[in-house]
Amino acid sequence: MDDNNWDLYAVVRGCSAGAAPPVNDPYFSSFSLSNNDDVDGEMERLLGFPELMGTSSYLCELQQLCQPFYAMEPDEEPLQQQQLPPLLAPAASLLPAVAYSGQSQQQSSQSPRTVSQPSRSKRRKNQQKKVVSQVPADGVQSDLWAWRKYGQKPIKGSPYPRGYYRCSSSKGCQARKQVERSSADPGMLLITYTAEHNHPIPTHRSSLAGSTRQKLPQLAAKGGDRDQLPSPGHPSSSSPLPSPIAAAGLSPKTPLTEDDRKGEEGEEEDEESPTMGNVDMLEEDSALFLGMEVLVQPSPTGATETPATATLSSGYFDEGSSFEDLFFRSQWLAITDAAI
DNA sequence: CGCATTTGACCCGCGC
DNA sequence: GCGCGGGTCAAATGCG
Repeated sequence: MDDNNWDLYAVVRGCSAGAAPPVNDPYFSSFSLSNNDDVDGEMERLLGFPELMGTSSYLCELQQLCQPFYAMEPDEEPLQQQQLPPLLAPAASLLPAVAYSGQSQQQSSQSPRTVSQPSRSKRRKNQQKKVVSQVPADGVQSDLWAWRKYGQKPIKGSPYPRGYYRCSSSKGCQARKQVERSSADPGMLLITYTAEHNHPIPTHRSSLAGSTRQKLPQLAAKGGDRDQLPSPGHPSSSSPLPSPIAAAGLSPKTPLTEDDRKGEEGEEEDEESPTMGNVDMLEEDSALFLGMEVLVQPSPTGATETPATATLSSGYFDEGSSFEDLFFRSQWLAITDAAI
């Protein structure tokens, strides 16, 4: 367990990169699901979450839940996923995610995109299933997966840009993630996961191949003069954009080392989230996991629509750490299982 | 040297 | 059929 802890711990911490979400954050006090027929199953699953947490049986469930997300065959029956919400999923970070269909894979990052060869998603946009989670901007965390940013675009109707990330843990992984700040509530970030990971969660950096490098936002990168760097709320950070950033800025990064984290804190988390002690990270994450708001959205177009409504009081999980422990453990089992 | 990020351009889906 | 908007690619650049 120690070993696992090590990895998980590292991961978790890395995940919390930006700053852990406030345990008592009001935003975290509920789970919301869109009422979509397709996801009824998931919904029920989630709805049953509380119960899950309360009983030892949830370990098993967690395990199951986790599985679908990794090592899942593209053509695998979606059903399985539906039955087992990928808790660990993208959000491994602890976002309770909702499962969605597995037909989301098209386009591999390698295929050169040519006109005749649609590397891009051929499938109708609105047919892609997505899992949308809403998290407080100041509580942004990343998940256990390694994400690499591959684009950012301003979204019509929203003052904030949307950042596009793809899983960098595995070359063939089609998992993608979109991060944007909610225009309705700038304090919230909308993270949309698309497609599933087809590999186990990376346990440590080595497997992530340099996945996320933390660069200081301020000057960072490229050309040197980025006009808009992510650093949302910090005026000091050069962020011409209103605060967008974050959206994109919040790059869900890969598990980082503490050092990395440091860098990240400065950079990503914007808004008011003072960095929290590492020590708190675990709890924070778990809290996040417990209280995150999840929206299932079958229809892409409307990206974030009204969710639904299954509310789960996070009250029970104040002691996130213990839950987390269990959670990760089961997660680990699932991982190994799938991987082996 | 390798990898991540940034960004403009390109492509495609969808609505009208 | 056209236009808009979203999503992805790929070159450039910087950092560890």
